[in-house]
Amino acid sequence: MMNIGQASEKTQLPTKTIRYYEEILLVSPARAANGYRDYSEQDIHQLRFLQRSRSLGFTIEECRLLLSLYEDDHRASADVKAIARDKVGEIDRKIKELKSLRTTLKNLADNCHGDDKPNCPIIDELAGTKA
Amino acid sequence: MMNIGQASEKTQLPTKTIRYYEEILLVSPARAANGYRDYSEQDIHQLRFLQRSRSLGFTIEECRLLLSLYEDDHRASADVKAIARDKVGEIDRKIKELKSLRTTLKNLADNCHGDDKPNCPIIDELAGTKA
DNA sequence: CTTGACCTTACCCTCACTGGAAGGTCTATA
DNA sequence: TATAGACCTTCCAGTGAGGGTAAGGTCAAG
Repeated sequence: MMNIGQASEKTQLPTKTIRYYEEILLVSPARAANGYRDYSEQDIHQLRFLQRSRSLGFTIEECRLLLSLYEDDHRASADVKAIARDKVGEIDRKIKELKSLRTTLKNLADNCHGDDKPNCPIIDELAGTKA
Repeated sequence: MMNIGQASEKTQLPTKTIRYYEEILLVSPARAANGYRDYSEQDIHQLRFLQRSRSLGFTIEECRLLLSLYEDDHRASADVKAIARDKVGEIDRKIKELKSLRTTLKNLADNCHGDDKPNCPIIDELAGTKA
């Protein structure tokens, strides 16, 4: 059993974030006699689980679902796989979007003289005068 | 001169967004006698400029800067180019992050049976039992 | 004269936190 | 015992970029 500072060190999550996870009912620690939060090893596992899933790009609600599957010894791995597969698709879409964005911007920047004169194809494009 | 509905159609921006841009002092239209917003062609140009820059991934503050350069006939194209170049670098970083994320998730999903049994390497990874 | 489309402001909601203020508690040292 | 400083608590407000909804004013058509 440890208080929030140690929990923060162990999980690499800011204390603010840990309190927030309690507020939204993700991880609810015990309280010591003085009112301090008191985290068990189980709580720490859950916080680490959250830290990892969040850094993999799962939303809080997805994390909540994954956490409930994590807690459920009878879960079907198919359920978890489906969530992961969806997420891969989502990431693919984002990468595609960003790549197209990059191409457009790069073209604009490459075609811009970049001198002290006002003539600028980037601005022209944004203004729509060349589109 | 037109009211906000027509401006919305012409610029493909929701009216909410157009009002928001006025609130943050990006585009300030005239007002008709009845209190309705009244957009000039100049306003429409600016809104379109914003629509394009936002969809290219510029933040509102970057848009504000670009817009001021757009309005400034004596701007140096180097200023605009620098902003665009920074943005390309930023997009590159995001793509890289997403790709690494995708690799991790894909590996996890591929190694998961996806059946009705509880055994699941995705959950194991998130739990840190294999890390 | 009424209906419905359009417009106005004003307020709270989102997501996932982050920052700060005001105050209580704990531990070490003088 | 006093006190300094590190830690903890709750509460309030803000971020970015809008979205939702309500209550009400205005306008054009039938």
